[in-house]
Amino acid sequence: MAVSGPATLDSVAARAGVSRQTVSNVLRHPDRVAEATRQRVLDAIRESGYRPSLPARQLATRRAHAIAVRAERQQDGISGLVLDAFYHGLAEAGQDNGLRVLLYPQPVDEAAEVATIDELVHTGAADAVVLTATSADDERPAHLRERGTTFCAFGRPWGHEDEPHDWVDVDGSVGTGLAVDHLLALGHRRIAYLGWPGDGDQPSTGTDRRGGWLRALEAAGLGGAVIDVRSTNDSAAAQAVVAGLLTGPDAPDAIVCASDTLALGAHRAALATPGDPPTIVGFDATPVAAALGLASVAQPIDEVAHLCIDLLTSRFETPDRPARGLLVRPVLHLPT
Amino acid sequence: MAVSGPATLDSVAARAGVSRQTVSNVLRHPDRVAEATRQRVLDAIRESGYRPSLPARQLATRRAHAIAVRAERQQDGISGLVLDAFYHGLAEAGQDNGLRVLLYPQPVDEAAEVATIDELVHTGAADAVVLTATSADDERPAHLRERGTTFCAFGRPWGHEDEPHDWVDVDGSVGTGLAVDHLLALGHRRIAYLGWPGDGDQPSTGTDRRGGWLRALEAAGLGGAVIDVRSTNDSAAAQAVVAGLLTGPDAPDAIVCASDTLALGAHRAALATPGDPPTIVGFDATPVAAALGLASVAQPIDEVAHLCIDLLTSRFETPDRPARGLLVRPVLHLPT
DNA sequence: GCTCAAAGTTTGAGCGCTCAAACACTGTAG
DNA sequence: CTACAGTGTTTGAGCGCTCAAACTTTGAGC
Repeated sequence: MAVSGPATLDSVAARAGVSRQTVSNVLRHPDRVAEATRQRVLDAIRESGYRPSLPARQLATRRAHAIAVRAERQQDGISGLVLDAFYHGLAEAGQDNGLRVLLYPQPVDEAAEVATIDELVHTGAADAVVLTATSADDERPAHLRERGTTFCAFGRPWGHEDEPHDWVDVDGSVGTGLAVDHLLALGHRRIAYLGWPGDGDQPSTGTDRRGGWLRALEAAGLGGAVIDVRSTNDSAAAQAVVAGLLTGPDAPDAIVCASDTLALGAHRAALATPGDPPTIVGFDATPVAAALGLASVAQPIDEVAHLCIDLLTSRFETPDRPARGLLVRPVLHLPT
Repeated sequence: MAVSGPATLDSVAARAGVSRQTVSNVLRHPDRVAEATRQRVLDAIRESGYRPSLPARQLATRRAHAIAVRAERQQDGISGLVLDAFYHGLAEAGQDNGLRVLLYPQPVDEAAEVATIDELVHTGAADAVVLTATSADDERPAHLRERGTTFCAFGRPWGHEDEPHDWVDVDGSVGTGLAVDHLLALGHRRIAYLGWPGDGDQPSTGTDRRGGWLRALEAAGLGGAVIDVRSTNDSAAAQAVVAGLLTGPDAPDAIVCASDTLALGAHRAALATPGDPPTIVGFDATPVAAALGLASVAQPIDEVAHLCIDLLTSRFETPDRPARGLLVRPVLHLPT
């Protein structure tokens, strides 16, 4: 018809013989429109191929209908896969809730990151942010709270329970508990923990995972002399540690690892050591664990992502509701 | 001062004693503004903490200043890490060029994906899209071209050179060539290729990688009886294939693999087979290859991402320039 | 028959920015 | 002294949408 470019609310309205606002209502508040009108407008929309303009809506509502999440500079190891799955989960859940997902490059430090987030929020590019990889000494949550920026963390506010915010996390202790139970069922009794340096010292992901292992052993009456070793999250380092362990007096018959990276190292050490190799359980259920035939604790990343979106949308609706934290149960992936 | 919410172009203008447009010019066309005025406006901007409103700009310019990229549903294996790096590279290069990166969840099929992209572009959420994982029978490029959607592919238009579009890719044949040269230097002569089913049949990533291996062997005068095996991109399958190969009459002393996933399988088969294990070279330089002590061809993902952004920004400036394809050299990562 | 609420619809204003055109002011040339 | 180009700045209009308020219509209730 008219050569007036893409359809707008007005052009659709003209075609349907109604006003601009009625078309808008058909889209956003169908209940306010009479059924007959609604159908007529719907037809006009279809015929004209109308797409609402996001920027115009954003400008009028002052909402970006988008959330931001950090694109990690680089992966620490094998577990990076988890992040891809998280991105996909966010994008999917976001789409279902009319939220787009924006990626911002990891800034040099936390202060710069807070500034980046500030920028995104204040230019109207995003309404909120999903924080990943939170830790005990993380300054981001406090800063964001201060500025009134809406956010949801993937990870608990370790040691900062007095400054509550929305978060979702996987219950790592349940995961290592499942691992121990599995190993007990296989008949193992000397079940070691291979974790990260510092696990157990202060609240953290590692401490949590170690705790699950310990409690499961105690529940089985095996809490006496536990075997508890550490390595940085590097499979070569882990291999060295486990090699030492296996040739020492404390050789375990099974090892629960805090990550698949560690598990890979442990697995290689086991292969290189004569004698009955210990059974190894990893954490994150990456393809590597599957390829090596290792059991591994799987984090339901997709669920976490969906819950983050749920918390954010609920926060948009009720900005003043109390902060909420959600703990998700992992499952143990067995080798096939 | 005034309780009139966040600063706008008008509020800054009032503070600086100039007009709205002058403030805008200071930001977008500094050359049009006298130096003294510029300074005064800059001060006013600083004092008021002014941030330009993105939606308003988008509405006025009809440009989203954003590009979209697909969040993969799930990883095919170990090489997923590459995608994370790509996301980061895009986000970083995008930021440098005033482009935000939007993630859309992988739709069920290519048709749905084209529709999703259409939606993003026509609602003004994104100006262009970066296509990943392109293949010979990929219908997305043709559809996007038809609709006049701006895009850049990570991956060559395998077999569709007659329908040119902007792309960036890693020269896989150079990568496998480097791998062969490395193995030759180590004294190996029976250098096998472990690739994907179909490699060599029609133009594809796998065919390209296989070609590099073959040409390097031929260049060394070893092109006579080559050892060329295939497996789906699954390390268990690869392990079986290589196990058979190593116990057969054609046992190689080195294997060039089309992916680290295959390399992992090959590595496990080598460990399980008595005798001198073959040297294995992977592709993608994931942490797994490093952990296993395997050499692996590294794709300069960050560079690819930056080049994609370059092509897109140049396309925005010159919509009608001829399509351009850029091939990037990979490097061989040696075990430490 | 008149009032009044409920349901449905339209109107006016404005979100914050950019574009194009109009305007003021300098200084130089004829 | 006037014309005129060049520089710097302002004005008007509009991008496409949503909000709130105003308006119209309908039908029930007395």
